[in-house]
Amino acid sequence: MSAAYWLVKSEPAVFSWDDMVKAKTTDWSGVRNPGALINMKNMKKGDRVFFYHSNEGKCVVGIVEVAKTFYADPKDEKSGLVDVKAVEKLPNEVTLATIKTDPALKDMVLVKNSRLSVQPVTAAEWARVCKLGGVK
DNA sequence: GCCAACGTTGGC
DNA sequence: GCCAACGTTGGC
Repeated sequence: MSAAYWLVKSEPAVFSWDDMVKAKTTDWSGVRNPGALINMKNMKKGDRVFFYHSNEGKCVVGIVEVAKTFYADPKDEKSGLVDVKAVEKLPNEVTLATIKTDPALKDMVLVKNSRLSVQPVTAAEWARVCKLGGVK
C-alpha cells in the first residue's frame, strides 16, 4: 500500500492544535473504537493526517505526520497508540460547514460518520481540503 | 448469537 | 442543553 491520508479528531478543550504544536510529537492514545483502531493500525510512518477540532471550532486546523506506527498501549490492552508529529498549520481553517457544502467533499467520512475519531481520507479529498486550506 | 437498553459522541 | 446516531453491553 502506498502513502495514505487520514483524519484524527480532537476536542480542543482537551488537546488542541496549539497543544499539538507545543508538544511537537505526541502519542495518540485513548482510542477505543474498533474501527478507529483498525485505521490506526493501517497508518504507516510518513502518512499525512489532518488534525480536526471537534465540538469547538469544527474545522480542520492543521496537518500532522505519522512518526511511529501502531503499538500496543501498555496501560490498556484494548487500545493502542501511534505517534504523530506536527507538520504545519493550515493558512485557512476548513470548517465542517465548508466541507458539507463542497460537492468534492460531501462523501468524506467526517460527513457520513462524524463519530468515528480516526478516519481515512482519499487522495482527492486530501488535495481538495489542502486547496481550500491554502496549503501549497 | 440476537437484540433491546443504555451510554457516549458530536453537531446543532 | 438537546437530541440523533452510533457502539457497547448484557440478558436471553
